[in-house]
Amino acid sequence: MTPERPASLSKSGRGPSMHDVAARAGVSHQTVSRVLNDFPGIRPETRERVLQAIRDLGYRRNMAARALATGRSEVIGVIMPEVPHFGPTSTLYAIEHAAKRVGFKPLITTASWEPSSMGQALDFLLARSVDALVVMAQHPDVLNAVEATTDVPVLYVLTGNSHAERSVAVDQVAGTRLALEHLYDLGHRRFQHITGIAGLTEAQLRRDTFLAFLEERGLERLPILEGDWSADAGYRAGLAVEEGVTALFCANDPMAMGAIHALEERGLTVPEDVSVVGFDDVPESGYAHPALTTVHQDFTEVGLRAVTALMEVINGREPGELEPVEPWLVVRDSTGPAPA
Amino acid sequence: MTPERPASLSKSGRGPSMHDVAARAGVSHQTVSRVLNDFPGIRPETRERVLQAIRDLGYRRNMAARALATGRSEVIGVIMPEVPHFGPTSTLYAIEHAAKRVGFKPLITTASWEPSSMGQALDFLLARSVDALVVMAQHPDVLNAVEATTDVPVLYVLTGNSHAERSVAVDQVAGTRLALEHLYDLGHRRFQHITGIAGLTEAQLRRDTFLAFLEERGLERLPILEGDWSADAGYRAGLAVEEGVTALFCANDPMAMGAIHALEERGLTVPEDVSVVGFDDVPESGYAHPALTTVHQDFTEVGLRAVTALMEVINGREPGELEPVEPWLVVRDSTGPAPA
DNA sequence: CCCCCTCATGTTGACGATAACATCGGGGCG
DNA sequence: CGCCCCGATGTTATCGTCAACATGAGGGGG
Repeated sequence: MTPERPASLSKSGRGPSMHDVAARAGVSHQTVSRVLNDFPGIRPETRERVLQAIRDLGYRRNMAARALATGRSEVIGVIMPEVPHFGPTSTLYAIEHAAKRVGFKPLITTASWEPSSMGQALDFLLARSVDALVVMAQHPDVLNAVEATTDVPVLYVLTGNSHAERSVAVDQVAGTRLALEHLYDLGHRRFQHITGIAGLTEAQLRRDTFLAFLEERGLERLPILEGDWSADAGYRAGLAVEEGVTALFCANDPMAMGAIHALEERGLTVPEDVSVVGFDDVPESGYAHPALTTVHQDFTEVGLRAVTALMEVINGREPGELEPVEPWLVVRDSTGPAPA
Repeated sequence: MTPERPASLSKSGRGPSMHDVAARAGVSHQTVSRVLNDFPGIRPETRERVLQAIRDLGYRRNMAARALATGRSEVIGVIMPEVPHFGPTSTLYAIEHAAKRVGFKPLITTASWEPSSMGQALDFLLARSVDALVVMAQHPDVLNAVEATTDVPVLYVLTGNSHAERSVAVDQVAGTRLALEHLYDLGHRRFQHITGIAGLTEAQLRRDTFLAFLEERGLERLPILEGDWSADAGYRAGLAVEEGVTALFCANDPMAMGAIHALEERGLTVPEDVSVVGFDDVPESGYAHPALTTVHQDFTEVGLRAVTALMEVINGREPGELEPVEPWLVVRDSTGPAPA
């Protein structure tokens, strides 16, 4: 029952091959291949003999050889940003889980959005004959860097919607509006915004939407506070929030936490003096002090849709329309009515 | 200069091969191989001609073929827990960065510690002929599941030290003692502990060390509060902290944040009434309320040592002694002198 | 009763690279 | 002047699998 350590193999070192299995089962290697690939028309008895030989020998398929013969590898290449932020990381896990269910695994590589870095990452993954590519396109330039290099199906993720043809993302505009409308409805009229890393698509979309919202409602446009996603930056920005501001929209939760820390150091209370909204709904945000009102992004859904769409393309079908994933607002204690 | 779309290749679909390059450069495919692999004794002029042909054709090596011929893939298999906690995730990024510098990429798969799950993950990775394996061994049973299945070098990570022969980890015992001694030195004598997920090595080590510490100092042993790493669980445990406890040691930062939230709801203040220490030093912990005293774990170093050691083994050298990575204590505002 | 067809299986040739061995001009040396 | 060796390159076999075609034993219909 337990795989015996194969005493002698056809060749040294490399573990048993189909030939070894075939010899042991008294069939041809092609029959072994057919059993392995679930071809119809194998006599049940033969199949059983082959499976037994496989078990006896502890045989494992050599996917390199298979990839060479078929041109497919059952691996999805994933290009990620180099810094472990919440969004990309969550999406990665989601992709892994979704891919696992269809027998694929992600091969990971990180890259900045510079063409040379992206180029290297692409070369590496394509050389491994990945069947598909997920590119976390934090920056619009990425799209140019990838385009037309290959005919492997490519899907962009985290583009914040509407940036590329083939892309899956949480609708950033909708999420930002949820946050801002919530604040507006509470009576707030003086807003400031702490941004994510300048230039990154999602940061840019949240910022643009923020400005558009001010415009639409005829609200005063105070200076934008530049952040970089980190709680540190949020803290520094929090120190720079203007007097009289009652509504602070932060581009992510860690910055919101940093900002709140700074505001309280300045003697302001949240939400009595200033209401703060974050973005992402990280697991801790419900236990921040005060519990954070924030925009929830369903990265699990993003990963799932990405993998589903790629499987469609791999199998030659046209993927359905790629809808943006809808975010929702989680109202907690960091927002309240505007002070009188 | 720019790679032209190859108009006609030797065969359809698959992109140019060494033969195509060789033909274009007017040499044999073996010479191309030698150029690609930096063999000595190629006339500079020939080398240049080959490189030019490669550029012209946009040639990319087929690693599947190379893996088949050489038995090596330049891929490291990584088995991770299924849930995206801070430690494993940080380590993954660290591994990716370290691996990239030596030309390797991680192939990721998640698994629980059940033998069947681990077995599947192993089969998958080994079938891809990974050159080495990093196993995040959150649970002691993992070690049995992996052992002796293969002769691929295996390194265990996050074992909390001393659990396996080949393992890299942050010294959990030392970290726990740093936290507890800090509290003790502040005058605290009534301790409670919120654990991580029961059974996981790191949670177990922190818990065991906590109990050992109480014993050594002759302190009263109050009930252990069972957690699961989540802020939620920390909150629930925080509600259950006994009256009169002044020192709360939490097995990670999110639980510490949850617990503080609960304590404050109960009208207790941190650190005046209760001092709280976390574990991990997640980037937000400096901006929690109050800023969290916590044990810093250097996962970057863990990843680096893991990859370095694996490269040694892959290249046939014996890796040096694997020292545990030393954690350090970051003292912030959530701890203070014991109340009188 | 023979032919043809089908099911179950075997045989041969890619796939794209590396490795081991073969070749082919020179140049140094006896 | 011929031999040997070496540096530069070409030729052939091999890795483990899949795909396409070949084979061969039965079974049904004319």
